[in-house]
Amino acid sequence: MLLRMSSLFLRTLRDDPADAEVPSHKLLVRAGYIRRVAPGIYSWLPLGKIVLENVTRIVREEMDRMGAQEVLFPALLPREFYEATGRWTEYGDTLFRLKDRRGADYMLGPTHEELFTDMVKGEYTSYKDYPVILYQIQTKYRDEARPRAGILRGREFLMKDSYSFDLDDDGLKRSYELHREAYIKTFDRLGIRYRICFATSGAMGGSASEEFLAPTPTGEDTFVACHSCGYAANAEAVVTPAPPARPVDGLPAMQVLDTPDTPTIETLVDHVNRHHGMAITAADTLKNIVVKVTTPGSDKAEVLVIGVPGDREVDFKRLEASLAPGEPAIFEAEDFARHPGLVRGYIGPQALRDLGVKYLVDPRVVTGTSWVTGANEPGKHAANVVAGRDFVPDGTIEAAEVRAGDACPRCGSALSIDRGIEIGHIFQLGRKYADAAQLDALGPDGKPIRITMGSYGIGVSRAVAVIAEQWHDELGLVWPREVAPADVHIVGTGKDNQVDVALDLAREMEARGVRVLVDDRPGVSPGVKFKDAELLGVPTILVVGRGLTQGVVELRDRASGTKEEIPLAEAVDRVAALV
RNA sequence: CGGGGCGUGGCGCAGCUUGGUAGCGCGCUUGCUUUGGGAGCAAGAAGUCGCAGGUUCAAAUCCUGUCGCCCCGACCA
Repeated sequence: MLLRMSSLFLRTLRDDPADAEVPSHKLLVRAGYIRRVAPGIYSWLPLGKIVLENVTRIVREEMDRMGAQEVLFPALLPREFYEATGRWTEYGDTLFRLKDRRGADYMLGPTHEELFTDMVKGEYTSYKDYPVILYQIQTKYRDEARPRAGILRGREFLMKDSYSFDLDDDGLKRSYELHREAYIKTFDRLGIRYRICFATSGAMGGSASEEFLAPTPTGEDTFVACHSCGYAANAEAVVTPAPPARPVDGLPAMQVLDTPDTPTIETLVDHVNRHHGMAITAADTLKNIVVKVTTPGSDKAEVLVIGVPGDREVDFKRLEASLAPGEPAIFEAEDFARHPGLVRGYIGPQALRDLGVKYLVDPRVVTGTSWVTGANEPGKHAANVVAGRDFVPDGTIEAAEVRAGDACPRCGSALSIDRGIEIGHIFQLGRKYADAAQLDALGPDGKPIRITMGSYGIGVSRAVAVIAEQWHDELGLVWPREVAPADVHIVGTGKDNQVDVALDLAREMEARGVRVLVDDRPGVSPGVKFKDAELLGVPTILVVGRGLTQGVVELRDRASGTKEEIPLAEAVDRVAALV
């Protein structure tokens, strides 16, 4: 491959685009890799297209190596497929919907479970056919409420999705492990730094689930990691270790305190310490928040009270993940008006059982723990309220916020907390879609076997942005070699025969299988060419300039910035040895 | 959907308060000079000032409406 900048369709920008916030977005636009055409929708220019193809190729190679087989479904899909699984309505506004000339409903596929399932059902009928893994690399469409960060979160994006079809749970586990290994190889080759995190399966249903999160300051996901045992989990999936239960015998009796004007934890702690001779902190109080939970397909809302230690906020994302598919909503003033037993700001669990309200607590609230909490009367709180004696929760729930320093559920060490971008997700889907499609294989005994599925995704276009996000410096992009648009960027600085020599070198290297980008633009000053080379981010830069009169050229490493003068005659060998 | 900001040549921005000739930088074209860190000089091309309506002798500027975009929070590769 030989690209000449004198004719390459490329214009670099000196200024950051006004609509870009994150480094990958700014740099990919400035370096002329992508251009915006609509919110969350981007075009790929020649260099960007090459990088995207490189990423695609690596993903494809690792999928093929694993034994998966590539197919391709249409992006334009009729409504029927998504009717059967209920997702035509469930997907809501995120689905791009359209009608054909006859008024029939169509959609742009946000994901393709139904199509894969249907295809397998149409072709395979015997247990001898299984297992099978199919994948595609397809443009997906989601009408995101808020696309952002350029290509990191678009409404149109390229995704690899694969599905495994197995006869039993052991087979599913094997297919899952195959994907896990393939993903590790893929992301390693892409040069992406990542953590494999336990995840919730979310709206898709299913059980075991892990996310590949690439740590970046601009990430949208929060995850915890334990540096002593290696545990890592999406914040939504973090399990809170429960302390051992304690005996309730001998604990002081519950005591109701007058606590006027103490609707918040802060005012409460201050008041009881000042007026009741206590020495408590927010962590000694039990905060009870009320939510109403609706289940999709039902219009009735269940009232639910959640108890968390008073020094912690409720993390709504974690709460939602815990209640899925139920959807929690804030309990508003008018809701309180309808439930006079629930006294806003002074709710205590002691009364909930009589009110018939379900009560779930943070796992830290175990039998024998003693709390200061509401007394279900305005201006009154109760102290020495003991779990297992004065109230008995209906269960536990992961809803409290996670903090750096919290105990690792596996080994007890302190957890760290970071942000990351989801670049891959693997999970054991189970039989949800197979049930919907009645996907069975005929077993050896002549009886049908319900197929169990796994679902696995990689954000291909997102991966390009993530690499840019992780591999750049103040000068520009710094591509890992395998995804870079070229192996070497030869700069002919422009005087005398320098450009001619640069072109000769370029042709020789091309003949040796090196992918070459050569700056042969006439009349462009050396400064401009150097800046562009640094912005574009090709891993190796070869400068053919003033040293030529002494028979030397300069070999630069973009990532480290190191420079070395080498004899012109050795240049081709040296560069060829790098690739 | 809630909150904040912005719409002016290809890109980044000023002008608006106090109505009157549409301006700056980058980029682009031509010529000369320059050639190891986003060159200099000179001459050019290029803008329905988001859209619609209103006020006015006169609107980028004031008023009303409307559309769009970006950023921060609830969804996901």
